[in-house]
Amino acid sequence: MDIFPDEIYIWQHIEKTAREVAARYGFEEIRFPTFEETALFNRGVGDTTDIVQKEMYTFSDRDGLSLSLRPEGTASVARAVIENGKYADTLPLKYYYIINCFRYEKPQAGRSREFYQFGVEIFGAQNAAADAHVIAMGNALIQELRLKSTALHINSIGCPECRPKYHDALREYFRAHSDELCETCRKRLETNPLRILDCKSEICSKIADTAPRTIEYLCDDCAAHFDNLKKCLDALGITYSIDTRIVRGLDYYTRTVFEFISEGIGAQSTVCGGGRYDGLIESVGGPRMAGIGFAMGITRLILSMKQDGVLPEPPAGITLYIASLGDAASVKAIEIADRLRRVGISAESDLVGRSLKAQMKYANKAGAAYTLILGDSELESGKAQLKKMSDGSQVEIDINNIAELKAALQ
RNA sequence: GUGGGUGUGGUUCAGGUGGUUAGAGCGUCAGGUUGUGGCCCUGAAGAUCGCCGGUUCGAGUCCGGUCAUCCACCCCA
Repeated sequence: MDIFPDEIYIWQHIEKTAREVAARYGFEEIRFPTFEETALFNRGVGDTTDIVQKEMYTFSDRDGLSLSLRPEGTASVARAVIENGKYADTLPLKYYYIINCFRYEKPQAGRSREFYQFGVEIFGAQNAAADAHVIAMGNALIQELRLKSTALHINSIGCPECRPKYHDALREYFRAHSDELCETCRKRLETNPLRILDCKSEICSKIADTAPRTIEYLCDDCAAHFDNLKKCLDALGITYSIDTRIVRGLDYYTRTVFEFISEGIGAQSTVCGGGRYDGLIESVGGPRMAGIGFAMGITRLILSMKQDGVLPEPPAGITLYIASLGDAASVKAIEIADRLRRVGISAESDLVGRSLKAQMKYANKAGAAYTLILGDSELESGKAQLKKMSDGSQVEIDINNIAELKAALQ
């Protein structure tokens, strides 16, 4: 993706806000490589997931080692934590990152093959308070960005202990309706019945409406955890709805899963998705350690901000444009401009040899708050007219007195 | 991977049933007298009509293929 100045300020605004909110919630930035050994994603994200099976950009290096461009960030952070022994530090570990990710998918609105996400992870905190903390951070960022049509949905998908029971119940239920299900869902019946829950087909979703719900099959520990999470969210005044159809496509998720969904930005409406992944660190070769986090799609945030009409103000233009007539004045112009820059004023002068009128037009387009015009007579007298572009008023200033000029520009 | 839409100057788009110099708005650049912007006016530059092949005396316009892009499925952030 190419991003030009007319849009980049939106990205910068989101990144800046994300960093501020993350810092306030006690997260610190982590940076890690753009690609990893493919095996990391196979184990971390999951061999059976679509991401690993058909969406990774995988290639061999000169030694024949299989590498893949990161399709997400969590597996890499887990690897970094293990490889650097961070699990031995004071827990919990709280990291955030702003990265580009790569997935070979068919592009559409809100989905591209290289995409950007802001993500956070907490390692070593098993309490529901950690889940609430992460959700609250995401919620705070979304509010800070003034998004209106975004709602929080939560669910619990249980743990390796209670999930099999639920899967059995689900399979049994859908099997009774198997002749009504769509073709793909009939296949899912055996491979991954969970996925039938978020099938978009009308009949399937109707059948799914009355299907067994994950939260009814949670083991005692998972049920208590989910209960605590709700209590925490209630205490924080965060509104949410329980959506038992939220399932995750990545194998590492356990218990809490959640999404912030934005209405009206197209079919790819999940602006932020996350959950708990207590088995991840262990499955990629580390100690048993709890984890929870989320990722926000930055392009989807922008889509949503555009829709809600809450884009930030574009940056102001330059403070001063110095127009010049003739070679001597041109040299004087770059000199004054540079002296001003050194004292913190943004200033520009002609670099392409435009006529005076064209320079003025340029100054206007560059959003210059003031212009200064230099010709032979100004060089001789040392005085020039400083023009305020908003109302056209002019004042005479001493062009050799930078302090006075700076003061006049305030 | 599947389905549908679209591909014409920098950009947004026009270009009935194929016919001779492919148009417009915006943008860019230059002018509108003598050293000054935003509005307005004038002019200019800029397109092998995505690519390849075919039908035809002749194709931007028809056919086939291919690529790109968009939307949706799928999947997810």
